[in-house]
Amino acid sequence: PLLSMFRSVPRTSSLPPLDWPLPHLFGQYELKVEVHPKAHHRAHYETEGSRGAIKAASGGHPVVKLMGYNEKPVNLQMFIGTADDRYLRPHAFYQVHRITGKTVATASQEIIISSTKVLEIPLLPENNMSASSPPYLSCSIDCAGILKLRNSDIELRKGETDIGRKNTRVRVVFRVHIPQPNGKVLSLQAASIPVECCDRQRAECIVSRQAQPGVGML
DNA sequence: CGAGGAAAATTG
DNA sequence: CAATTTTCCTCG
Repeated sequence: PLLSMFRSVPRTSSLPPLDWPLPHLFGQYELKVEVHPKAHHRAHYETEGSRGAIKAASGGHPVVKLMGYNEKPVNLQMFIGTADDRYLRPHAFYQVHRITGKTVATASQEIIISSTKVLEIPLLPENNMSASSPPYLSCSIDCAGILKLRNSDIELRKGETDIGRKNTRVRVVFRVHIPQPNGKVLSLQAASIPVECCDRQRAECIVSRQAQPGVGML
């Protein structure tokens, strides 16, 4: 019954735009974020080096899971999206950044889709070959960092309506494109919990701050 | 190398 | 002038 909610997605050649609202569940397939990233992740600036991969609250790395599928390899896409009100779109102020090769157990490649950096990670069945009854593929995302772009830089861009100020929340968005036997491609999308990238430290921690000592000194 | 904290600069 | 952002420096 619920399946018919979504019309058939995709064509074979072109994938849906990044700002398309896609279902996370379609028929037997379900894409879900098994382990969510930390609610706070400090992004690094271009002027800084890499600050490392996104981590999960548990100390490990975020994990995505594709349920109901165990057939051929599929590409998992990942990008940084907005966390605010409206529906998901690529974030103008944050981009994914591939982490310097270290203990990255995940093969990945960066691609650019309409000025948004997207990480493509192959999901191989062999990776988690649990040929058991419940078929699924899961992948630990240990190769993705977040790059913060200067607000001023982005706001200079024409056509960009969003302002960077006070807009520091992002979501990690995952997509899979499952090739169907009928020649169609099924696209699923799942987003993580919102991640605060800026230090609200000053604002949130000083809630208990007392009244101002005095005004007008200086 | 990566993370955290803090200082300095900029913008509203 | 204060709020935020961005850069730097220090520490693990």
